Amino acid sequence: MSLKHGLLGLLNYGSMTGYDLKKTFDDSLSFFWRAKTSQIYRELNAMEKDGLLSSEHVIQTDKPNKRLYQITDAGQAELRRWLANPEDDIAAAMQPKSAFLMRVFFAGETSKQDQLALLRAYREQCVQAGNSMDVAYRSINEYGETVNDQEKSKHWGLTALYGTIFYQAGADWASKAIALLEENEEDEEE
Amino acid sequence: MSLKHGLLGLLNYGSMTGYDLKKTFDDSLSFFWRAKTSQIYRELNAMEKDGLLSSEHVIQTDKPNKRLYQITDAGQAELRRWLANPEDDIAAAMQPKSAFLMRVFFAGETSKQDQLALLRAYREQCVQAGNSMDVAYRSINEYGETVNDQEKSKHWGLTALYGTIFYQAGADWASKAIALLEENEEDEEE
DNA sequence: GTCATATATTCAAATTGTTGAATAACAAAT
DNA sequence: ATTTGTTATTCAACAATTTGAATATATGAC
Repeated sequence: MSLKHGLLGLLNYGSMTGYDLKKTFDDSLSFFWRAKTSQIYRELNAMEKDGLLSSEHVIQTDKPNKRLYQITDAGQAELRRWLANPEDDIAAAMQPKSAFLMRVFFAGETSKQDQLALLRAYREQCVQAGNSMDVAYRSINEYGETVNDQEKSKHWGLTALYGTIFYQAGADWASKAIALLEENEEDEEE
Repeated sequence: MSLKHGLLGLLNYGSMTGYDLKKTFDDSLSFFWRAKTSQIYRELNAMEKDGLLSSEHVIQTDKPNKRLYQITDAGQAELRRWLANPEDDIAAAMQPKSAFLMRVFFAGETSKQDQLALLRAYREQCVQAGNSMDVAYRSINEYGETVNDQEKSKHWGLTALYGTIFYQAGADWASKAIALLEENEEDEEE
């Protein structure tokens, strides 16, 4: 249900259209959450029906008309209620779901070359993702310095820091795993 | 779709019932994948219809009767096909979905105490999960030594090693995040 | 004898997420 | 004029997952 609360969180900063929200998700939250356009519009509809949002039709001459959403009192209450009850999400964070690790688990059914290729590809992707996260991290910090909402940008920075550490850990794990597999390559061939 | 391939992977080791599969998931794959009983039985049905599995009704006197599933040639082919195409799952592994990080992102709306409580709870859970993963890791390795399927148990061990590293990284991140928040507690009060 | 536990399976409803196409207004450039 | 890009939204079908209850047989303990 976190798409709902992500939308509430963003609309709590200020009114936006579905289109704006989609872009903000892509720009700022995409490291840990992604949503399709169609999903966002569907959710906004449901949330307005539930009284968490209200909307007004804004007529524009230079661009297509749009529907501007704003958070209601009920929406702010729901946002606060959600923020006050993090237990389940912390517990869920301990239980990742990873098709990649399922592949590792069953990789004994593939050739040694394929096993190593799997781990090397993973490591390479981690390194790449880590590099782009560093860029994001710096731009968030710069933004927080120029604009004066350091309080908010601090938390945005923490999520980016999580990314850097997460990818670094992934790359480290892959390196160890590769070393462990190569260790035994001496004894048993293929 | 990885539930399907998890089931194929386990049935490739030997025939099992839905009940056995559920237990094996809980015992061995639960760090990175969990499935409800109802989901497993439904999937087994669909897979048999698709010709990936066959089943026989086994009559028991000491226990309730059961349906024993075995993988077909088509099922083994599908398992190999899946193992040979890991690209999408590697890419997906770079894109975690985390309601917890969404909370961190919006934690600026909560009090300093709540922000710190969130991070401390997360860190504590990481430490606990890490400890239980170490236990799992040791038991997998012991199992691989007594039984002679070191090749399989090696990959199982790699997923457990991922767990240890993942939780350690989570705890490290939380410590850094807490330090960063406490840093500024001196200047701005509450 | 009944209560807890392990074994074993099924069903229904709701939620959530994905895929992909379709539509449409306007701007800017060629 | 026509294409390309940005802004802006909607719909339909499907796939995956969760929730939770319900059912049933057998064993062993008290």
